[in-house]
Amino acid sequence: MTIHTSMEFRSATLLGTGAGTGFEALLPASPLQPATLYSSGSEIYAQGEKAGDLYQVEFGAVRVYRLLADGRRQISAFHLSGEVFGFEADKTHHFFAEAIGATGIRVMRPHAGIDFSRELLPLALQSLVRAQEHLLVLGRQNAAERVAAFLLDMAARQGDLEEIDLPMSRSDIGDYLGLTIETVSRVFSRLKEKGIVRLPGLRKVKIVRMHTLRDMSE
Amino acid sequence: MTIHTSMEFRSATLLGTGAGTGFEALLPASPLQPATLYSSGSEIYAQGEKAGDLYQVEFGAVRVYRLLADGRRQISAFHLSGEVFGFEADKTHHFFAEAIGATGIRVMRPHAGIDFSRELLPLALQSLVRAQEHLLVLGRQNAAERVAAFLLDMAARQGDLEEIDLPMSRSDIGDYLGLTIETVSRVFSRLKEKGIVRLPGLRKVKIVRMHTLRDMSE
DNA sequence: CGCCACGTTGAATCGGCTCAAAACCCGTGG
DNA sequence: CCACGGGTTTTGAGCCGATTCAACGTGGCG
Repeated sequence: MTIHTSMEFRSATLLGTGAGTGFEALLPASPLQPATLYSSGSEIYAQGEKAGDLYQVEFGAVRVYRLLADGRRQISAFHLSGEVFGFEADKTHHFFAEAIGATGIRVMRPHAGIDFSRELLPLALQSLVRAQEHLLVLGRQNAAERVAAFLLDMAARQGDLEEIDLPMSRSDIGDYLGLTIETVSRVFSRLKEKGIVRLPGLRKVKIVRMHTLRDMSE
Repeated sequence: MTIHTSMEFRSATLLGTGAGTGFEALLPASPLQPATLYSSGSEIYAQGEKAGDLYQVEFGAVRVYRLLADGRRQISAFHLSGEVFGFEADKTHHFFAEAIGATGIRVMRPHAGIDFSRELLPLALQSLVRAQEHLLVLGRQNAAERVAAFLLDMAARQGDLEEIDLPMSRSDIGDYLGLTIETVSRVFSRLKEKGIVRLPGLRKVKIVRMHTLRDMSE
């Protein structure tokens, strides 16, 4: 279940998108910090495991989720290049984290220095605000509004380019938005029919009428 | 709209439930820190206002929420006695906070000291985990499961007493759980019929079969 | 005592789900 | 180069749970 290949890199080659986030201070002293390659679907950590480390996405994407006893899944967040995840309130993971497609992850083991919390707090707060916005979507928006909000969020996190990559499957999107894959698919089709988006590939979306999407998500 | 009465207290008289949370360090130096009384429904802060201060509930309860353009409301959290709220990622409030019933609030203006982040991070992380658990409820649970999870959460935060107080209205509960008041009411009635809870008052719930509720919320 | 906001209950509607089948994409091998 | 195969996505039909709309009950307070 947890086939995860490990692979060493020279950080200089890989840093790229990860640089400039201002968290280099958290990295261990070595300037050649190795990263790990996770193959598609492999587990980064599991619910119940000991927590403490943080993770930064080098490339690829990650889904963080919980399961109910009967298998229902709620993805609480996706993490893209450069983003840091793995925060927990206590020393145990309450969620699962898996790679979406081949993904490079840098592990950061923060030694509890003085700067530690000062660096982390803004990141934790950003995650908090994201989660709270997501609550509004899940609690009070219909299927079309949810998908619109999702596309706008993904676009914003990819620099507001009109053509965005969706590394995740329809099933992932459904489990993120609290919808079934069929409903997600139907909304995508309707957005295409109405000329609001184009779908040049299964995992590519070109946003044609950004403002219409914004109106939809209110 | 923002009728909010202000009233001075001697902190020694009021601290009570607020003590022992370990955040006295954040309070200004004065040992007689005044608290403020907010009347039922009055606004503590509004979306768009400048943020920065934190707030600790002395007594009463607070709802934190966002609105959609058409008036739909999502309550992202309730805060009870002793709890700290008001975190934001940037220097602007993205949510509204209102008193539920008469509520005493202690304002904490943390001067950006070294300890600041170290004290705040665990609080922020607790809020984050709560929000993420809430996502699972809103995204993947049905009406009965949502109400069960809500009652268990409220019970846990009131020391796992069998008789719990619900300071908030059915409308607040609905807007917290992503349901209508009618659905909330129907679920309460069915829980009562089945002998899982008793409803000795409109805002009191006696949990008779805790384990059944736990099974329901999975 | 009577008012009025809040809460409960009922009937009909509707949005998203379930179940089912067809279409599509893409890697593989002939 | 094309045919094959398996997984993902799309589309369709019918169903069901939560909502909407409406009426009635209730309890808290002046």
